Amino acid sequence: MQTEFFHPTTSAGAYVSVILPLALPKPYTYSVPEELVAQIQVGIRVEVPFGKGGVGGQGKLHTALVIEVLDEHPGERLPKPILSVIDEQPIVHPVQIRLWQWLAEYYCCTPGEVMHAALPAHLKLSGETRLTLSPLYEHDISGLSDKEYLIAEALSIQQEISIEDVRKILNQKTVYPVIRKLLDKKVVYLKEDLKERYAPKTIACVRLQEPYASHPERIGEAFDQLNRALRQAEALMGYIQLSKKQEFVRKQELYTLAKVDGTVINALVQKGIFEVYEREVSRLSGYEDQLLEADELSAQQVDALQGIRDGFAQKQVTLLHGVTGSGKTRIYVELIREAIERGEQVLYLLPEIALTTQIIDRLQKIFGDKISVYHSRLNNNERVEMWNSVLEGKPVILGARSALFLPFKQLGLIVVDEEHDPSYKQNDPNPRYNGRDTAIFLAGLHGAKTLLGTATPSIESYYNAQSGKYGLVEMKERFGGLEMPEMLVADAKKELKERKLQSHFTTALIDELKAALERGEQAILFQNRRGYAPTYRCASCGWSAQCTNCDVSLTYHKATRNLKCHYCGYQSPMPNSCPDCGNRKLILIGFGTEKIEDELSIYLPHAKIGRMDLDTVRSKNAHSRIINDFEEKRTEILVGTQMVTKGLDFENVGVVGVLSADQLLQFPDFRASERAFQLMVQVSGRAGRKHKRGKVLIQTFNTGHPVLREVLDNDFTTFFAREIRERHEFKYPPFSRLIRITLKHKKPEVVNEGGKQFANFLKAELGARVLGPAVPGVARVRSYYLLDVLLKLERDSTLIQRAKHLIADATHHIQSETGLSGVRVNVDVDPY
DNA sequence: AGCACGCCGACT
DNA sequence: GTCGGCGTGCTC
Repeated sequence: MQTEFFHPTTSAGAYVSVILPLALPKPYTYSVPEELVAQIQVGIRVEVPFGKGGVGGQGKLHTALVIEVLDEHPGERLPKPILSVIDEQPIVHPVQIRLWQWLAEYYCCTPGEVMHAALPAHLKLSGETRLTLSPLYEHDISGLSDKEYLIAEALSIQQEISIEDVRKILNQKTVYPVIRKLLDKKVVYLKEDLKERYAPKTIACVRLQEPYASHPERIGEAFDQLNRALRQAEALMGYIQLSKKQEFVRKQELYTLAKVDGTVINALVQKGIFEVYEREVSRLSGYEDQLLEADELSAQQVDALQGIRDGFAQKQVTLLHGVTGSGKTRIYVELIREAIERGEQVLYLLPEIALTTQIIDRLQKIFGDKISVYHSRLNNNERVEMWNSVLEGKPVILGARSALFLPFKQLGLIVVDEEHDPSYKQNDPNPRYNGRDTAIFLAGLHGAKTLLGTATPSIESYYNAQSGKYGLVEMKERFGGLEMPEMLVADAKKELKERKLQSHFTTALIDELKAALERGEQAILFQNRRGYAPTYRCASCGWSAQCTNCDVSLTYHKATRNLKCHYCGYQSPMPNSCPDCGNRKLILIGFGTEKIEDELSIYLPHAKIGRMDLDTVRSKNAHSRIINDFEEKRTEILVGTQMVTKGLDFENVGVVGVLSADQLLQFPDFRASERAFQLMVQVSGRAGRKHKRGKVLIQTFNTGHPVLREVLDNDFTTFFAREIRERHEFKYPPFSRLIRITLKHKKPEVVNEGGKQFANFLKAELGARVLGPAVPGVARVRSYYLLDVLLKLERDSTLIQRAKHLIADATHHIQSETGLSGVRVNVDVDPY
């Protein structure tokens, strides 16, 4: 027992319990100097010294969040004092802290890891954070205090200094308040971590060239030039009409008004009449266009809306199951508007890649600057601005799952659109949370309602709806009486036998594509694998290129003539001959989007083909460019991965092709059928909008597969009934809960031993509920050998609680074993 | 997550 | 003889 040498001063509120944004198991206690006590509140940030290092080894600077104000400290040891109080007002509400605590417990991670995920980088400054001088600062020293001036001077000499340097320059411990003032005065900026600056959003606009711009009276001369070009004259007329009532004319607006396209505008540019320029628009400041009224509700939508209201009257969550094109967004708009009128905030969640300009524009046109968008491409300054705007009560946030962490005060409704989407689950860094489930919990904390929307409900959600836990509203018809697409299957096996199969394409598919192009329609081809070919193999000895860090074969990318690992990004040049036997005959096995794009041009030499997958959208703005090209019909066939199934509405798509249903169906996972069904139905939904019935063609070697039949019949009910029976029989979710623990180590022996002991420790109490250890499908990633232990638990909260404690115990157990302490343990609750 | 302390291999 | 590898343990 350690004795205290000093009695703690016991004035009220003299200690605080804080969370640091690090993977630490518990909160830490600091003392509060008397002069700061009055400023302390739960939810404000304080500057604390932590760990070794820093000036004089007194601990490195960190930003910590106060989660509790204490009268006494727990006793064993005298706390260090906090250095300063950063905020005047809480930046995190008590509900937020409760959410963090729930997340940490539910998903088996530390509160610090949740804090790290929740707060924008610039709200958690540390000693290493670097400062730069703002370009706007022009050595105007008026209004700067001595200390502020000192920092500004140091920065004009050195360009970049760390907060720790500031501490040295000022020769004082507390520097955050000074830095905060400098930030507020926009004298300094926080340096962005390598990440490129978010490109300002621009829109293409049209204006007149000289002399017409300054001499509108001479516009007649321009019209004279166009007496034989009717379309161009119309475009000019349209421009004049638009420019009368607005400051600038968007190219897009002109297209719609004058019913012209890019070629007409280009001709006018050539003739020296028009000029096209990019106009920057701010994302955060007010919306500049006129707001639009939403369309009339259809009878079906009116009913659904009423159904949702009724559902909400009794239940906290309602599932809206509406076929693609039934107009779910229109219903969200109505509910959002009602919530705003009640003075509540609304969170509209979408999977990251479904956050396309299409949906953003649509909602901005209706809600104007009442809505803000929060997604991964914002830079840190923009994230902080958004954080503050939510604190100030911004009514509507449209965002990806990380938007759940924004400091909502009065949340009245959360819409989880595309509820079934697997990317709601965060898989890699902790917290490994599911955005949909977290949304439901968060709504509960606020007493708010959650609306889950989708055309293809997840098995879990539909089960909850059927069993009465959630309300259920269905919309079975497309909006405006549009017919569901015609679903066809192309029998690849039969064509192969009859020697009609052309590479990866059935004649049926090629014929449909040709016909569509002849009709002036567009097509989308879905292939759930990127790259050129997943394997590259020696024809004589069977050698294939493997990643040096991961246990997977390298994918050949033709564009770069490279072999690439899709797990770690490792790249190597393509060998000319087999490194094992020297044989020069190396063959490509399988196919990805790149190969489809490539080979399609052989069978359809005149088609304009585009490709959308991770490789083509990675570079800045590429995503919107590809979508734009397709919208503007600069491409006729779009080949893509899952990306093409999300958030896109095109009006002219006559044919959708699924290149290999088998690849989807053969996935070795209990969710394979569910995923396959969802993907195929979602991609089908891209077919045939506006006026025309579309066609969907699914290629397969196994036409008899039950899931395929259900997709073709668009029969969710049968699919669900069959799937839920299987889940029940094999005790999979929703009839059980899964926790997957992954052990990692650089040496296979070590991870094997760790896995054995870990599983045995759990088996002692949980018995047959513990499965494994088993080598996962990809046995090695980034030079770490992996081993999985899976827990399949009955839906009993006491048992689950117990299991989570046991996992923590087992982790300590193996890590206290000599030689095993280097084993990394990842826990994934409800893995997807 | 950092960072220091500490114990074993290839360099002046 | 030392520099440095990363295994281990701690941070109010």
